[in-house]
Amino acid sequence: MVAEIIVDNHAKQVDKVFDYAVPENLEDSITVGSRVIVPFSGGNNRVEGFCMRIKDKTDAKRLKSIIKMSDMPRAFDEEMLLLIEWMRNKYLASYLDIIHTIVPSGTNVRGNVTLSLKNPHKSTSDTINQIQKLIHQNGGKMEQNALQSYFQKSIAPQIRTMISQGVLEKEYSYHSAISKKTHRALRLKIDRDKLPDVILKTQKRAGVQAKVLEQFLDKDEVILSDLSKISKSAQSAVNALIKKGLIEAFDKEINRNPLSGKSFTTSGKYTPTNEQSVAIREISNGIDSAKSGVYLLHGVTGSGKTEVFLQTIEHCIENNKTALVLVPEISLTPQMVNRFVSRFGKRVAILHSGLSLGERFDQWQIINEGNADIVIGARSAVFAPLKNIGVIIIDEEHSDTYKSEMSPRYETREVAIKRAELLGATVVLASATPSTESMFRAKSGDYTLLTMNSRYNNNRMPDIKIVDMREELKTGNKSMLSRSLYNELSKNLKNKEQTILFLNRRGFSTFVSCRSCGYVAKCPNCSITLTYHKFEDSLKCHYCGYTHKNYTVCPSCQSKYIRYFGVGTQRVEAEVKRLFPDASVLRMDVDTMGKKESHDKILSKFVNDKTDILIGTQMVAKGLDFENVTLVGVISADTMLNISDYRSSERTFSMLCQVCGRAGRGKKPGRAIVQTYSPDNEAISLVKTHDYNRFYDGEIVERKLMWYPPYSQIVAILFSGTSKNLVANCTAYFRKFLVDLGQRTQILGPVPDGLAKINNKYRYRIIIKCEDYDKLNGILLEAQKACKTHDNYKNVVVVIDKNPNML
DNA sequence: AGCACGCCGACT
DNA sequence: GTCGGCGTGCTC
Repeated sequence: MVAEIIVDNHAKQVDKVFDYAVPENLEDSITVGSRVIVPFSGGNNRVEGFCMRIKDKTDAKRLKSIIKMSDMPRAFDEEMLLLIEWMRNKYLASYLDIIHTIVPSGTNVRGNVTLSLKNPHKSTSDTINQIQKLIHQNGGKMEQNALQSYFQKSIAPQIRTMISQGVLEKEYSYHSAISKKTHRALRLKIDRDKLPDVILKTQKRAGVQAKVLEQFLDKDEVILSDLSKISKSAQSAVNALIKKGLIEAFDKEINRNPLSGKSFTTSGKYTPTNEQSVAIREISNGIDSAKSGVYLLHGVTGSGKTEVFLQTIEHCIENNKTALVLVPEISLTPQMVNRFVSRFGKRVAILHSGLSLGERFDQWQIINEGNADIVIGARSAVFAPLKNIGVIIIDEEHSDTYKSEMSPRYETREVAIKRAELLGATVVLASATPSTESMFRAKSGDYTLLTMNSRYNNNRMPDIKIVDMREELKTGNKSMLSRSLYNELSKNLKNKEQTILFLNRRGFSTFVSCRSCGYVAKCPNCSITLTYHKFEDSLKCHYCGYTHKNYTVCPSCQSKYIRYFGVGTQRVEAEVKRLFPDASVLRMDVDTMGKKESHDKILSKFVNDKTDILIGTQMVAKGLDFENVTLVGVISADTMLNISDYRSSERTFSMLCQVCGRAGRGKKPGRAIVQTYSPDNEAISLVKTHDYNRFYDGEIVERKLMWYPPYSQIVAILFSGTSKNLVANCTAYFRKFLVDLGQRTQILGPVPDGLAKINNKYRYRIIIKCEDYDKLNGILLEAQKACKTHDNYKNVVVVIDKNPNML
């Protein structure tokens, strides 16, 4: 019996299966996805490997044998293997990168080498003598890693000769960063019936011991660390009781559950509205058909999408199927989890980056062992080892957090749809502002469109006012707060109602715009906003490289109020404090967010302290309901609109809809004020009426005109390295391979990347617009390999990114 | 990535 | 002669 193994070695040349003989004692236990320890390469180092397939014969000239099974649970099953193969092709990633994203991190088993001194002897080599001395000082045994740390150079050759001479002997041990967690626990060794008598007897002489025993009156097992609450001397009392043979200690395996210690209210289901009923019925039918299919659930904010999720999931569970719910990381809040747990109890598992390695592993295990029916998680939870999936729900499907920025650079929507296809499951993409691509597919019949236009309880949408900042300037207001916003803010402060000021600093690329007429410098070829480059004082198109000298006078209206944009939260904070010295202000942005918890902390501070004004970026936008917030102000709607990306309109529209939706979630009606220099842009003007459909109609025309997705597909080739010339030359070298692509293509670049130098690395890129990027795989891989093996470009990192997030 | 193998100069 | 430098190519 032979197993095909992917070894845990990141070198690109070994990203392929290696055949290993399966020893007889493992023949029954080894399967697809098994984690094993194998000897690898010349030194026969112990590495972990993943079993991809089992077969009878091999063509390999040499065949080593698997040493043992790893202690870690099976990494994936047959279905997941198909997904792995598919992703490798789709995203041109290595097997290992893919496996590492589907397996919980920290479970990697590493082999440790312990050296023991057997026959010490004097050597001519100083190094060898020193090695012997060090091991001797350490008691005759030492880990090779620890030993190595005493030396500058690798001592591996010396170790090898010493082993071959019999001076040293090596021994392997295996460990991983996390493992099953155990607690020291106690249990009774005598009959329960006799316990009261024993307690009475001990009470006289040893009060603490009696108290410890009392714990067992209503419990079979007691966690040792819990006893410290009873008395400081609990430990010695326990020792005494063990000595007496009354109790015994053992290691109890526990699951680290992020939900433990939290209480949840239970809640029943609501009576759905007509629109909700239709959606629930349609999706449920899809689930029952067991044929894979995709539904696009377009529901305005407040239309009750979550209730649709809950009831379709309920339908799944009733039919013995499971459900996977994906949400953007940032909206995976306790409130959101609470909603699911209160409906479904503890058969809900949660996966997100806020969990510790151990917690995440335990959640993964719970799912893997079939003890969870519902998984809620962020992006990578799409790989949760859930069995018998009925439905995969992707909430806020338009969110850009669903694209992975690391290898494998996957798009969660695509993976979910592929996985559903393999399983015969249903996919639900849900959003108030669906991505243009998804809506296009829904309209062309690939997806089934479900629409929910009315809000639950007929809550009113907030009143939205678009303020033209050009007018403000004309009438002499040079402040970043318009008169309207100033007045409304004053009103809110007087009424003791809360306000959120929203500012988008996401565009770290700055753009040039005219404060008089709103003119924004755009590329004549790509109709993409030009990016301001400070050192050259020039404007560049990040798609095609078009360059123009920076303007000192507006080419449209000759005003000299033309300048590059970029207002920070600090400046807004300073301005607000100047105008409203008595108001309490909280700021939330990347700078004020050091630790993971501070997001929650700032928000709860905002709620509890009834802070007057919260100023923030991106993070304040999502998922939170604040009762007392009645005013939302968007300082500059243009910042996101003018990021050099073909999706900037879509993102602006969706962001504004979401932000404005934050106002008036409680009983009081809400208002939103959106400040802009381009009030006529549909991504901004249509927010007033929440008119997604009109926005889509305009956007899709633009996409067709400029040949952007969904009409074309985009793949970016990213180059980075420490030498500017080498990176630039490598880019040009790669570019030469891009001929005869066999389809309509448009190649943009090479151009230097946004901030050309990040982390001391120079970055360039080529963008290819084409009909089908999967058909370019061969050429792209060939060109990438040519760069990798070229003497000059070995050190240039070349990354292929299909459907890149940031252009 | 390691490690062996191999081909060169320095030094007992 | 042979020890050890690192350039090249393979790892079941």
